[in-house]
Amino acid sequence: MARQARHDRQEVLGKALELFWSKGYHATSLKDLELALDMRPGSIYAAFGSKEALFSETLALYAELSRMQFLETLGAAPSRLQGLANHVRRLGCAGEPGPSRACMLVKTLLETPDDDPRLRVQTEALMRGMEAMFARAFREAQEQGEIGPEADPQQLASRLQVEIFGLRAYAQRTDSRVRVAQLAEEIARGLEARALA
Amino acid sequence: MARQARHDRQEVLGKALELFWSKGYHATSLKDLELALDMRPGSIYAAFGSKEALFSETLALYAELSRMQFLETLGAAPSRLQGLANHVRRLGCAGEPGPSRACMLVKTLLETPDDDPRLRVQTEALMRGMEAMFARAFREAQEQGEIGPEADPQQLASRLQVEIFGLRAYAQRTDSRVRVAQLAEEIARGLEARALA
DNA sequence: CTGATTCTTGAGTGTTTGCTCAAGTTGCAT
DNA sequence: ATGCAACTTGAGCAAACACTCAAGAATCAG
Repeated sequence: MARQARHDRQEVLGKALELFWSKGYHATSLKDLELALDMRPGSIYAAFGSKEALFSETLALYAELSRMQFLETLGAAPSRLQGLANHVRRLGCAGEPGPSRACMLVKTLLETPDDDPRLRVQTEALMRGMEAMFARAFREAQEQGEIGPEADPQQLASRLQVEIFGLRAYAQRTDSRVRVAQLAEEIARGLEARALA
Repeated sequence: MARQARHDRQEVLGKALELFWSKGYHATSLKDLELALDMRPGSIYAAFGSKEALFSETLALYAELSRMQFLETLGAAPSRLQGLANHVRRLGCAGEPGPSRACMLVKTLLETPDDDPRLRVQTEALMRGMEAMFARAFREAQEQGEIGPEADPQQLASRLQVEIFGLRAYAQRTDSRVRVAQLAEEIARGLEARALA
């Protein structure tokens, strides 16, 4: 046995997440990271290997936190459809400020070239994972008779992801604050309106 | 009089647009521009002043082209609501490949920090302009009795912009091609469904 | 042709980038 | 204490960055 690390890895990843989420991958320099993490380059590279690898871990953490937040909202709701609607409401609510209003996965997708093999593949995989969770919730709603048997859960999930991507990109505008909650409410009601009478 | 420029300015801006649109502002280097524009750094700076200024002109050109495309679609349609719906269908259609499937304004918005005074302000202004055009089309649809008098054209415009932002961000995924047209169709039908019987 | 004017060139500016590594520090087992 | 393994440090690397400018090339009027 020997000396243990000065920093808690999860804590460091949290700080990196805040930075990367707000500034994006390209615009975040190692100088920025050194300052935010209070670590010197050598430590950063010993712990994570490269800027891209650190970003990659950070992105995975983001997706995991998002997943947990969704499942929490879903579990607290009286029904699946209600849970999905409340998830949208929560995203539209400016209550939790966070480093950025936009989705980090979308930010990464849009600043990653089509032919970049690594970050792009990971980002899309995480998006598919999110969409699959939505699809599962819709399928369960269907099994419980909340929505009709003719509906396609996968299609509904894609549609919901489109609306969430759009809402959160729109929310990134500095002049959109007042409208975002209303838009989220509208989207949420659109979901609830799919319920059978 | 003296020597005239070797390059047509509009043509050069078109090439810069293609590059910036596909790679984004940060990820595009002057080396990339030199190659794409077939110009040496001196000429680029003599003609445009800075990388940011060139990007700014490019962004304005993008917005203008988008505006024209929208108005064209709107003019060709039998009604305002139909025109709006067809605009969405056109965005979902993979017919025109373009440098990127995502909206350049959204890409720029998401890679621009909140406190960047220049590009951010311009981007948001161009977005407001687009949204205002949507609002105008909805208002005219209302005046012509296509949609009920209780509807709020501005609200409908915001909602449409959210859906377009989302659709085009979703379309940036390499694995979304097949679903995008169907999603666009769904959004378009949602618009048409607002028509009074 | 000449001269004037404008445009183009590309080597070179200083700065910043992501990253390395030899040296130093720390905390544990013995 | 002592040795050692693990962690931290920060000066420094080559490459890339946005950008400049003196010099040359091109095109006009006369």
